[in-house]
Amino acid sequence: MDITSQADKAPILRQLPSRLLAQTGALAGRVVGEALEAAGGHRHQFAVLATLDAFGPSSQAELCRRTDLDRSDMNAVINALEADGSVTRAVDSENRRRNVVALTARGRKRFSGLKDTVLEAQVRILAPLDQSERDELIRLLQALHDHLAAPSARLGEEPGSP
Amino acid sequence: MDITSQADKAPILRQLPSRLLAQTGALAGRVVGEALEAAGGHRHQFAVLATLDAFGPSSQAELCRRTDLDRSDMNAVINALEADGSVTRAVDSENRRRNVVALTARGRKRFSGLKDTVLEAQVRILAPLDQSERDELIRLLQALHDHLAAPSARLGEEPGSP
DNA sequence: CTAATTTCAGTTTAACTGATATCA
DNA sequence: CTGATATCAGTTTAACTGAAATTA
Repeated sequence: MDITSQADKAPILRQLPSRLLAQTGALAGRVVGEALEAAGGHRHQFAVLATLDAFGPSSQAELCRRTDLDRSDMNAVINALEADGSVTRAVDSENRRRNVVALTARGRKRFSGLKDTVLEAQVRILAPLDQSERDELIRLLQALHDHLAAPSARLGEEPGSP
Repeated sequence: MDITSQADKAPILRQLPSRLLAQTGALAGRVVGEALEAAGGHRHQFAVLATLDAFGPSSQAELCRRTDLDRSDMNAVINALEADGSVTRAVDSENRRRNVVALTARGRKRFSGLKDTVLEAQVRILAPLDQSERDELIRLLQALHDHLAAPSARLGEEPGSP
């Protein structure tokens, strides 16, 4: 009797949505994080590469908004991606406050490799669910995420009041 | 156009289960954390109080196993709960390595108040889902959590091999 | 001797803050 | 002047690690 089973948890904790979300999210994040680390990458890098791949060259501030990364961490991430040749960083000639960050051919290859790593990790994470359950989970999580990411949803506010 | 909407996210990120889980979990955890803080509590305290309420007096090590808290953090949590009179801590006369941690009447009241706080936060978190969706979400998250909490699930292992 | 438990002291990492410089 | 952007330096917090002391 070494491994802690779920029957050892207080029912209220075992059923509490916020706790299930937070703990399952942490576990899933760790699976992906370890897979990315084994591939020499990082989840922030992956988010930035995916965003550049989807939207093309972008300023750092735009990448912050599209990845939810902090401006300060974004700077460090771009430093690392620039150092390994995955992106270029150049002052935007149309608005000299901005840097234009763009994928290189090497960056595209890097994204492709990390994407395989990340998708393979999803398969392991989702192993206990069938396809319709996976689709439903994604749908429910998107609804919750959109709700919680909206600034008005996180306080005890009445909906409708501006 | 100030608020970042989900349409600004790269589709692969927006649909990635691990990322949805991790981000939604972090957001939900923050809602509960802020509600508990406003009530003068903490999510670790809540987990320990709930476990004592469900299982009765327990050693710290047993509480660690039942809450997934680290032994070191558990010690700090019990220090705080003992200091405010919510629990008693006494050496176990049957096994003097152990402390017996037990709820006081004050601790039971404290748990009841924090439970109201936490349940009220769940209502806000789950607002966009109807009851059957909430039930389904809990079911799917429990399945994933049990899977990911099992030591064998987190590597690329074949199932069945010991 | 090995193993479980509690405790303390410390590390590591992620998330975040504040200040500064530059430019629209 | 205000506001957006990038950068740097630093704080805070959570999660974790290692070692010691005690007892089974």
